[in-house]
Amino acid sequence: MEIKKISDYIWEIPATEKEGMRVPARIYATEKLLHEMDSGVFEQITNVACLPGIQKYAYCMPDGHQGYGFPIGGVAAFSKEDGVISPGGIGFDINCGMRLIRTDLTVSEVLPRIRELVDLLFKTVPAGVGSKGLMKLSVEELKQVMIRGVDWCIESGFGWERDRERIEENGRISGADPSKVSEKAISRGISQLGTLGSGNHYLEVQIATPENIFDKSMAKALGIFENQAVIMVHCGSRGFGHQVGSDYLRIFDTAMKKYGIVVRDRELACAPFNSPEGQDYFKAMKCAANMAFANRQVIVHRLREVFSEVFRREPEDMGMDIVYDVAHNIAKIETHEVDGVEKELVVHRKGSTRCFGPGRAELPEIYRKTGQPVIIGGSMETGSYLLVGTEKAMSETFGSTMHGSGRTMSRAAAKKKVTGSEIKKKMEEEGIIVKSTSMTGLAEEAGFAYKNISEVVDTMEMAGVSRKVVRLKPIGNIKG
DNA sequence: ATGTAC
Repeated sequence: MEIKKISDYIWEIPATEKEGMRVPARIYATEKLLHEMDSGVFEQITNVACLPGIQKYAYCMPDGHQGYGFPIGGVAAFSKEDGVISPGGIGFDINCGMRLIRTDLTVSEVLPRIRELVDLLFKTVPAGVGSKGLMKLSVEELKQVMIRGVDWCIESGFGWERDRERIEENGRISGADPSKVSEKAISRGISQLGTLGSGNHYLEVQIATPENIFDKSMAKALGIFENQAVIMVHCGSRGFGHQVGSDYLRIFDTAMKKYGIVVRDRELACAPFNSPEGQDYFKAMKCAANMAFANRQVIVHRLREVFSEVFRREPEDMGMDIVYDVAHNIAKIETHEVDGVEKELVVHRKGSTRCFGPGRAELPEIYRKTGQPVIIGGSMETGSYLLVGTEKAMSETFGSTMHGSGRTMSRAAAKKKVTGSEIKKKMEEEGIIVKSTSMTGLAEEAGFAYKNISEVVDTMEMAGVSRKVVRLKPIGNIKG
């Protein structure tokens, strides 16, 4: 496939490269990262470029790797009038996302208690495949979670009023309709609120060491200081969102025949955004997105309780505010400029993060000047990043950047190279206390199975799309 | 990612 170099960090596959491409594909990567990408990424991103109503470019971020239909690390915006919505462009784990909590605690206060913290967090936050929460919700309550997300949590005692504005969409996307969610999804979701899940989902205690703060004044504006302890939560909508995705993939299979949509890969199943099927999926997707925001909210409430127990102080007195909460797998209606005209678009981000620049109306007052905080999860061994969005992101990538490191190795390949207990031992030697429900899961998530997070983050920094604020080093990890 | 298959 012909790949044109646009700059040191942007590569383009022309629309002439494949029959049916409506727009070119653009890949953000260094030459090294580009060469490391699997060929499936190029096949998939050019398939996405063929979908009806796609605008400007089909994008792949530097953490891109092959996924279901669309690459993970993909961004695609479709016309609201004559474009489509596709579950493959959002991901099975709807609103899988990342939340960062700050504290007033320093490394010297937290380090002596880290084993105690990790043990208690592990006991308090259910993790692993099929994990069930400690809450008993009625169907009516789960429907309230679907409609009202974090608002339901705060009213039910799981959080603070001021948490709301520090979450994308205030933790509640309007237009969610539980009547569009199957009984099966409800029965799977009913016991899953407040649970971490498995795979790459985790809860991590991290440190902002002085050498890792890249922009001191920006860090201060986001509530970050030298040698501070912070907590990162990575999880999504569990089996609930997964079921919503599966249900609508089947519905879209027949809907495509009805609307005469032909796709290059069955995994690209989609429906016109304005069709009844497309609208139903969007309403169900919002239910799962609100459930995921609520899931992270309940987990954060629990971890505030754990910190309170260990440090014998109220969470408010330890400054345990949310820095921000971002969605990594979602579609949203957003206004962006296309060919000099403001248009409402259906922006699909799958393994990609919104990174709006300063001034956007969607940002809360506290971040209107800084730009949107962006939380990037690395592998459990190598650390994570807090970034901010830029003006350039708005004109270049529909206000989007990467979401994490991206895998370089399959789970099966990682398990062949190392055992879970070897990884656990190695991490302890590196100063990271880890506790997991699954030893094979630990092996699958080994740092070497992922791209170098700094290289990925630097790519988007050099491209001018997102700016580094701080790198966060893990000291304790709870993994599903 | 996922009651790792209907």
